[in-house]
Amino acid sequence: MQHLKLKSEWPIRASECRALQNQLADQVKLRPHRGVIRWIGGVDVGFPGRGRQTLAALTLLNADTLALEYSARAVLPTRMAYIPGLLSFRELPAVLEALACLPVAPDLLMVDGQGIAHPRGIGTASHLGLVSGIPAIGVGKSRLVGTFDAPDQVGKACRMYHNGVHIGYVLKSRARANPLFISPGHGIDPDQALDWVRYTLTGYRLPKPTRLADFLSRDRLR
DNA sequence: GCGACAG
DNA sequence: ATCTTGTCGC
Repeated sequence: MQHLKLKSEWPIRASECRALQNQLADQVKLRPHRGVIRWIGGVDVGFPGRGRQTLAALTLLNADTLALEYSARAVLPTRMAYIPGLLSFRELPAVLEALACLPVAPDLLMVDGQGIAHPRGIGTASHLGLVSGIPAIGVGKSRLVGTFDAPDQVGKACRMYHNGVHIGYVLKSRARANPLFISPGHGIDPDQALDWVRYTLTGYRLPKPTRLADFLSRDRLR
């Protein structure tokens, strides 16, 4: 919808990106989500061709059965280098393109990356939630910011803090695997974010929506 | 100045 | 993230 506008307003300079983040961070809402969720979207982004291309992979699962029903991909030339804290500016253009290709709009997005567990409180999941208007959860595979105690047993989650604020959870989703970093992105609260991730775990380290999107991003979906 | 640092 | 196969361990 707002893509046409996107190209002209999308910042590339690091200083401009940070300035925009500070501005957008105030709009992030973490109030509890209300309403029925029928479709869960999974988002992952790859950078094939030694990073020259940006490939966004999106999966859409039935929230009741967790069956994969739709998927979409979009490839764009990579515009920006990877800079810790500015990942959303590198990934989102392709993600928004893929999102527009889905036949049904997701009611919830699970993103490979952080939500508010970010230096300025606006990681990729928060940024995507804001610009898409869809509730979003960040499911990171490693830490960007935050302090926490390591969860020792499978299924256990420990609260994660940053500057005294509860920003999410560290969840041990599988034995002998590094924990997941769960943080709300936008339109949902920390506990609901954790609940949805737990609900979509199917015996693997990553929740099904993101796991399938990861396969899709590298042509391994089957 | 030094160390940390999503994907 | 990407470049890349088989292999060791739980």
